[in-house]
Amino acid sequence: MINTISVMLVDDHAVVRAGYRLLLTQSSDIKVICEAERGEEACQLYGLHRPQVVVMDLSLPGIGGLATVRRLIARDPNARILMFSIHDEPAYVVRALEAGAKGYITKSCAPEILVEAVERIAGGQNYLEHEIAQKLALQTGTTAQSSSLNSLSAREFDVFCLLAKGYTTREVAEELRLGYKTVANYTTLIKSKLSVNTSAEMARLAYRHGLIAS
Amino acid sequence: MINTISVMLVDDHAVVRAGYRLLLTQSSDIKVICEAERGEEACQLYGLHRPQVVVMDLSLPGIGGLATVRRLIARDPNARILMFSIHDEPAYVVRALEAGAKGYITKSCAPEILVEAVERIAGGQNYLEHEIAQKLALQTGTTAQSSSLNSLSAREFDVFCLLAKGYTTREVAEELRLGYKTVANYTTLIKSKLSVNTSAEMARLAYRHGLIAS
DNA sequence: CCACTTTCGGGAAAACTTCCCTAGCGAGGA
DNA sequence: TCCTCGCTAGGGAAGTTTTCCCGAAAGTGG
Repeated sequence: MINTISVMLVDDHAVVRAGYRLLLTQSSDIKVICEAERGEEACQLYGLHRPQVVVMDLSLPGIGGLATVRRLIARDPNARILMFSIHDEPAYVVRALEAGAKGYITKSCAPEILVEAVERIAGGQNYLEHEIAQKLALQTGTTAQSSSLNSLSAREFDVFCLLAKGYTTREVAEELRLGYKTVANYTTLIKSKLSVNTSAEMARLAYRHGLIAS
Repeated sequence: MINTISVMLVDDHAVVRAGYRLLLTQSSDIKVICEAERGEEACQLYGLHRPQVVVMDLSLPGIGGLATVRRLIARDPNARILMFSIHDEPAYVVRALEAGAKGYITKSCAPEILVEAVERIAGGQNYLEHEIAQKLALQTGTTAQSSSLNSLSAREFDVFCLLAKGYTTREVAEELRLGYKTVANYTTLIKSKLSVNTSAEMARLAYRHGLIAS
């Protein structure tokens, strides 16, 4: 056993975090040094504690997981982030990796996988859960782009997700710390790219692509 | 065998209608005398042919099944309408019956059920598929109102469904032949009744209640 | 008959969207 | 290196929509 791996957990449910902590500390070389509930908090704590690995839920309240990854990477391009999500849809995986995450596993994976993923990522490698890697490979292998969602830029995608979740333009602007007009402009652009007219249609699209939970 | 029962089929898919027609004509006392794709068309044809029974899909393009039922009943309060839907959610069933439908069966029912339902309804009786009747009974038996959707009036519900489907205010107004301002006002009212802020949230609600297909 | 609810919409003010334009920044190619 | 292109971010003006408040007709139940 070499050095201890310091980990920050980011998930909005305290109970869930507690569970992860237990799981992770099964391995004596991993230590959870801090926890955050929201993306904003995670960014602050990351600066303070500099954990070697961040284990983060993709579906965070507020700013959301993707934007958080981007913010962390912006602060520290070498940040090692493992996404831990209930979603196994390629759309999300691709976005997360593009945003700078080093790994992606789903919550349905075996407990050992979490530990293994953290260790691999701490070691500077990447980690993709097997099924996900396969899905992704198959998808990109066949048709170039699956959906119209791929025509959205990273930022547009952020805005899209929040709008589809039911955020108002104002709320999106606050969450992403953008100007109100910016979001309004993005919204128009997104609608035209996806050829929809209303945010209800966006929600529908998001559902179809499994980007929204319930 | 007494008189032949004349039937009008209303469904937007030609193939599907063809299938129904075959099914129905298995019974020698049923005759399909006309077919319509949309609610508007159904209303016209009903006036022309006066079928004894209307077999109608709940999810029609445009105006939708519920509004069509209401329009038919407005023209002829004795119209005998059998709803034939993929949905077995109480929310829809209740609305359909309130609107004036005489029966409700789902597309997963056995073929004989369709014939039986038509015959029963032609005979002046009502017909509810067994599972549906049970669900409904259990639901209304336990808690008075299941969801906040029940606080919507019939018209509000129409508007809600179309908005959730992605219609713009303008489009809803056209479909329901209402003034633009009326729909805008309904929209505001609906949002407040359902305590949502955006149409995306409405879509979400509609999904949760199974009011939207895909 | 009265009260209540539902349906329908007008008017004014506030909010939002759309369209067009500018500007910085980073990536990629000639 | 320089140029171009796309992404990100937002301003201004005009147009559209939403909101809030109000009135009125029609139907319903007591």
